[in-house]
Amino acid sequence: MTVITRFAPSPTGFLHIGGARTALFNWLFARHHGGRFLLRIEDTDRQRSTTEAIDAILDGLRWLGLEWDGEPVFQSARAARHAEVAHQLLAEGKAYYCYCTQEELQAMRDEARAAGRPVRYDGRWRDRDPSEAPTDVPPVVRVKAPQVGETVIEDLVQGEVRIANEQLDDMVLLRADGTPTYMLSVVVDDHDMGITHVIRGDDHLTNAFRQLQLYNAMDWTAPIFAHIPLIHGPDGAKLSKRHGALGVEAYRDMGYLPEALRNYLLRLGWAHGDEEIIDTEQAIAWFDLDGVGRSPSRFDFAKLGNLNGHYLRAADDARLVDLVLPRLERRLDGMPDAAARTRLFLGMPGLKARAKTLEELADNAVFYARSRPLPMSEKALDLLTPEARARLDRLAALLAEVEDWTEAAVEEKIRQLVDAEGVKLGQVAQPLRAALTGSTTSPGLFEVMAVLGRDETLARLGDARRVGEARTVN
RNA sequence: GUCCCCAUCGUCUAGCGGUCUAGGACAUCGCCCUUUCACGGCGAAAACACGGGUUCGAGUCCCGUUGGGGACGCCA
Repeated sequence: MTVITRFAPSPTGFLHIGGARTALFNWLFARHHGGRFLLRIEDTDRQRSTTEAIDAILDGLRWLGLEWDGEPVFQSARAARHAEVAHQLLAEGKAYYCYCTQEELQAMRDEARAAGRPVRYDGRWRDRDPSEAPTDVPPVVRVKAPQVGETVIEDLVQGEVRIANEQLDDMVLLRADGTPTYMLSVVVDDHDMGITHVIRGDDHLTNAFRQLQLYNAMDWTAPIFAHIPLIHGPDGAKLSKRHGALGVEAYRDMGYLPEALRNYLLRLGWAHGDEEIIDTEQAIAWFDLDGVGRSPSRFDFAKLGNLNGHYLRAADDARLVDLVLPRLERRLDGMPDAAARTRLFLGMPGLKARAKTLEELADNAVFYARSRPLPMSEKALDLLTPEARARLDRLAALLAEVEDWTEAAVEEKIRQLVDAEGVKLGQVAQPLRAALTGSTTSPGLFEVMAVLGRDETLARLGDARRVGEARTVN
């Protein structure tokens, strides 16, 4: 049997982080078993569904690298088929028309709650004679659900879960306007699409019982269910926009790499022994539902940041230059020129070791892309004392002698100066760093100098002397 | 209110009756490395919610309590 999974978001917003994990698990499960991963847009609530949301979800999945097989299925396009199934059930006496008004239903619920009974539809039209039907109320179609016994689900994550049928009521299949409800649509679509495994959030667990009853009514084989626990916010409450329930594009904008987010999301609720760093290929090889836990987890930016740092360090330098360029453009007047791009590429090894996100990477990289004279931070300015500037002048004279400008060559000159003046390396290095980067922290200086090249290095040293003088005067 | 699910360090988790004086990772705190900041290395502190059972033996099985979460729509 070929495994067929699906991700079925409703396009009422962006692809949030919980949905992204559900998609990831479905994708991994399908890939692991050599099956297919389908996408279905549940847009039957046309008031709330928007094309922007659909695009956001598709873009989010693509960015995360979760490519689906075939064309996405739009649920709204299948309304006729859903209605057809409802009518078949009606014809077979497995469903019936219900003429309750909204007010009547509300009163029913209020009463049940007040009396401490389960809040359910009481089935008052289930066996009523059609001749009693009012003519001024458009009816809905309800399924005749079993009233005694129990419904049991063998869930691949939750295990065996059972519920007494009296807890379930006769759910609506077709609304008064003839459109299908979600419960009907999912079942018909999952069946028609040949879905073998339904992997989704455990907020759907109770829905699964009702859906199973529908499968039974239609005499269809139900898919295997796997309800994965939800992701909570740092405070343990349901994930809200305030703490992490952002769209995946927000994570992209914050500077996280898709492979890092995949790894992080994978480890949220799933484990393979003590493994932490799991690339996608390895994830496909290892992923299965028996590794999924049953308790909800909390979203932790610190751990995501750590993982992102790891993947940043492992990333290709040219790719990182491409990713960081638009972020630099926002920090500068315009797009960095060719010379700056070359520096970024050459300086990337030192840069990427010091960043947890692309945003940080961009912050740390601006000094390579800026045109002279560099703006100086307060702390950097503090380092450019008259004494330090004098020393930088002597250093500049030494450096000017260097013919073959390499890391080793500039290091030799600096050490030579340090020895000659009997100072610590730091006493030269920190003012030098301030002069070359405008900051007090940066990648290793010899590397920075090699990347900047001889002319730029000497020019920046000259700039720093002037800036320092101007400041001393004030 | 009714039903369902969950419960190991602050967080993510390993653990599938004895090898657990409970392991790893992130975060935290020391030390080392060091031209700054990171990275890296070494080390420390930190958990089986509680109460009953079952068993020779329970973090692991059962029941209850407490605490979280979810579902109860002509939303999806």
